[in-house]
Amino acid sequence: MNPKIQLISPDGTSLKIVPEPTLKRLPLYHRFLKEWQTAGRETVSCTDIGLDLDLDPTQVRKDLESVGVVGRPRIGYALTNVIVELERFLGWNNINDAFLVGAGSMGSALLGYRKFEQCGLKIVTAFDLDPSKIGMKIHGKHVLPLEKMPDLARRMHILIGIITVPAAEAQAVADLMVEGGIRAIWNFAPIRLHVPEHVIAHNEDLYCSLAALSQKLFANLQIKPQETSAKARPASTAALVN
Amino acid sequence: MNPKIQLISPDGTSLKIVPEPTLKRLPLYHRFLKEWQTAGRETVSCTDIGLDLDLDPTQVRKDLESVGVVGRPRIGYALTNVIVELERFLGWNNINDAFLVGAGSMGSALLGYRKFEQCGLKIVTAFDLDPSKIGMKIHGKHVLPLEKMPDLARRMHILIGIITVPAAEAQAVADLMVEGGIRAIWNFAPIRLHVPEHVIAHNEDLYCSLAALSQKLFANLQIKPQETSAKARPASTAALVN
DNA sequence: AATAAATAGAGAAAATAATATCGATATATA
DNA sequence: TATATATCGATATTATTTTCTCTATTTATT
Repeated sequence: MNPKIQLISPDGTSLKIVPEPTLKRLPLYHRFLKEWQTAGRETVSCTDIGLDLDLDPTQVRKDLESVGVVGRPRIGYALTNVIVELERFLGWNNINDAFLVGAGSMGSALLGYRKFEQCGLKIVTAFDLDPSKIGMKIHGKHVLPLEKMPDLARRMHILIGIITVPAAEAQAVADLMVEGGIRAIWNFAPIRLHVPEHVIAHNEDLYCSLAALSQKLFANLQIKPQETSAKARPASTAALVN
Repeated sequence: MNPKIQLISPDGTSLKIVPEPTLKRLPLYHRFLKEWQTAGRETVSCTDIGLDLDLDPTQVRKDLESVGVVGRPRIGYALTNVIVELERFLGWNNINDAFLVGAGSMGSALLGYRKFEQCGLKIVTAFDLDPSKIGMKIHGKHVLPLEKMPDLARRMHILIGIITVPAAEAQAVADLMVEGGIRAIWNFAPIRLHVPEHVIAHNEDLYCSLAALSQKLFANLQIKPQETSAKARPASTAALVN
């Protein structure tokens, strides 16, 4: 319903509208630039980025414009400058603490993603209903009983909640999170959450993703049935952003 | 690059262009309709669906039109009919076997997702490089050595590969998959894969998703700082599709 | 039987996003 | 120094997706 979002940098200064597709591409740029930095490069052009990420250079330029970096004709952008600005823009400097509910397999997997912390997300504690899980430590994080979550969230000023429980329990958990003052929910359960307007619900719905994948597969199978050229880097148009 | 995809139903008959956003909404409809079916309903209107999923009824109607179902004015759609057509359209009747590479925590989590099979995806075997994992059974599925994967994939006519290895190894795994004749890769590693044109690469990039989430959170925090009305079902505009 | 209300269906319009074009500029090269 | 070239920056164009509008239809109601 609201594909563009009102964007305010975490520092509170720049107030801009950035399309969501752009937003989802920015981490790709960041990752690529970090690679180039490691490789010793000091400048980068939109063409370079577009070539590696299989994106139109013009689109890359527009995205970077949203971030506010400027480049120089014939030269490109100063690598470190873009990286710094991207991190600032994405709010990766100031870490957000988060609670995770559902210490199952998906929950455990996310608890192990150490790189989240480099992206401004620190999962501080996990919660679960299952008594057998409570008291465990998963990837160094405690598993506490779910009923303690809302109160703790409020006292610790937690703003981000991650839901990795079965679909049947997800809405109840979301309600608890809202009760605890959580403002953004990253939902991995295959269900559409209902949340108040002041709360963000971001759904990571693998089944929807799968549907897109299999349809693309079928389409592709019919279009190019026997094209088995093992060309390594053909700038594939099949690789879409999400 | 190619936001619309050429769509051919798994049965090979209907040849249609369906927007990807539509495609990603269809499983939501399916899920909701199954619920209503369980609840004993026999018909459903676009308004009903839109209300629950927080989508515009017109959009729902257009999406259903893509699937090819017809409704009756004043009545709506025949529930079972829509469900059947959705499943046919999404290819959930004919199961695709898939290989998963990377028996880490995310891989294990996916191996445990039993509902994938109801959506046409059956993960038949897992592969890993780590000798300590080889021979294990995870959620009932064998873990085999990675080097056997390409040959097995070719012999078993596997079309779908799932990558849950660390970023550094993902491209190599993808290359092996392509070698094994795999035509669609569901990639959970935070890296953009390079694949030949005849192969689909579908990236499930949690870091990109996270970036969108945190930006939305910041924007939302600034816009409605203190709005703590605990209204339960306010048809939140914050819940976006993906 | 007539009327009202809800809803599909079709097409137009608006919003959104991606791509193309062109001029300006800075560097490298002849 | 002059010229060619790569690249940014800005604008325009195109494509895509969503939303709106209006009509026709079907059932319920009076």
